[in-house]
Amino acid sequence: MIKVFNTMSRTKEIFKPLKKGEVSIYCCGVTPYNAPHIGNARPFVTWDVIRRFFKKSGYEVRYVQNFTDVDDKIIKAANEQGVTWKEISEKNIAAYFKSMDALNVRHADIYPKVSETMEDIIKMIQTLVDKGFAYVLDNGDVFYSVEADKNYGKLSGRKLEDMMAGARVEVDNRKRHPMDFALWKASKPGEPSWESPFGAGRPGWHIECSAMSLKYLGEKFDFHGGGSDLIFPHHENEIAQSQAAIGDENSFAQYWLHNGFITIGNEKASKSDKQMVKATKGFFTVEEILAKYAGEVVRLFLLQTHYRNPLEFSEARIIEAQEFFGKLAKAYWQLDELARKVHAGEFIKDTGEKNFAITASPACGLADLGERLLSNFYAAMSDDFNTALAITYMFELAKEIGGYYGGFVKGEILPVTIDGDIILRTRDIYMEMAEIIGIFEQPVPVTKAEEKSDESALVDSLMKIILALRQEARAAKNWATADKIRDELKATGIVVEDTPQGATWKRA
RNA sequence: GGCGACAUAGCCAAGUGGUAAGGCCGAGGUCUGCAAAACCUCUAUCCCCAGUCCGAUUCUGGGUGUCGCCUCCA
Repeated sequence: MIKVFNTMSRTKEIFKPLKKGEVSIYCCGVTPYNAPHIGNARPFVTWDVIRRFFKKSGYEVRYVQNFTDVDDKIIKAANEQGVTWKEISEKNIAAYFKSMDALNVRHADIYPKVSETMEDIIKMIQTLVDKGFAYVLDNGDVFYSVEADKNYGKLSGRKLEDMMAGARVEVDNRKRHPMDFALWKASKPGEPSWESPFGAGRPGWHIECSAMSLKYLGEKFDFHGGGSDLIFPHHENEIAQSQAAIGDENSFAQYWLHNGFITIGNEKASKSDKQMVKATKGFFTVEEILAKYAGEVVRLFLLQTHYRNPLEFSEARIIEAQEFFGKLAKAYWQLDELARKVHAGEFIKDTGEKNFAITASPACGLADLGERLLSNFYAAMSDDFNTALAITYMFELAKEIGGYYGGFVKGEILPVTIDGDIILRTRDIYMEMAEIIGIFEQPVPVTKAEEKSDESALVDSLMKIILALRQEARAAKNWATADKIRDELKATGIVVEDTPQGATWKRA
């Protein structure tokens, strides 16, 4: 049973798919007028996890995410830079993919674009005009009439009269009602335009998502998502248009999920806020952050808070996430090493028969805990996709693995007592969690020196010589020399740690 | 002016009608030549007031505060 918080009802509801075993999702994508910033990334990472979870839970998932590639801001950027709107959108769509790929966001099944859905958009506007929900002005502008729609405002809980008083509503005398919004904008000089029954022009904001979701997911689909700033007016207007055009107030999305904002300095991260972009000093777009921190670390940072809560972004937080990630990575390597030994036949493999040694094996505890934590993990994810909680279960398993591995290395756990099947099962559980969270898909950073496969052979052999010399000094109790070597290596960014198994080193 | 969300330890963050997970930091300890790492232990009556209840941090009402939306915004 999966529960989700539906913005429409403002309560957690039990999810019932429209079609058994299938989930259809529409998530509002970006308007590619510049590179995505950290706030943009949140909904896509969130939905990526949701999709992974549904898939692991046995659902067939169909996920559609649009690009609003015809838009005022894109046209403005094109005119300013002296290039075409197409060049601007293509450049930023490429930037979007580059950033999202680094964050392990799997691609959507379909990425519709406004410029490629024009026929459907025009058809929908025509339907709205025909049904009396929209009106065409002399100049070719088409507006949606909110007064013609008795259900208008049901998602955001607003009444037309309430929004009037004190609101910053633009006054446009040509509109029948101030809240009416544009479905079609008549063409102006210097702007791209498409032919339509209302004259040359281009779509207004909102309509594209209605047309695209209808085209690719049908009249009814399960989820619609995006940032909570889209609740009004964007999603409200989408509902109005779609249900009016389809003629069924139960059509369109069944569940509305909205993620909270990323804040910086306790204010919503926004690229329209020049002050904020400036204050973050080149640490604002996903690309800028990725220059310094691994994508999987940024991803983990985003998922350590529940998606509906606000999330304060700062470098200190990213560093915390990085350390957390390091600990998870450590268990990954420990399991990897134990698994290799299992395959090399170093432990007991056959658990089929009653075996006293196996029953008494410390690995049995690991097995029970693993199954329990996996079950907890799924329970957390099933409760409105609580990644923050789920991740702590993965962390708990990582700690247990560390303890077990430590016992093995120290010789407290004898190889003959280790049940190889349990090791492999634990590894499967751990990786199953990782797969849903979406980490360990890129080269996992190693935490032990001897496993640093990416270090050059030269550095390795030099370090071997240096540490051997230092060991000689230590054997002679020449602490001054030993410490000097360690201190000077540290100054160059290499950390030496003495362990019972000898000295190890790693880059700081 | 309208609508909405949130308020949990120094910081971050889950959660429940029966006295609150986890992480970071800090303190103490084990280990160590020292250090690091690792491990162990310790650190909150859940914004305020009233109500419902045997019992509320969790429900209801009021208040205060913060943030967001009502213009573009993930």
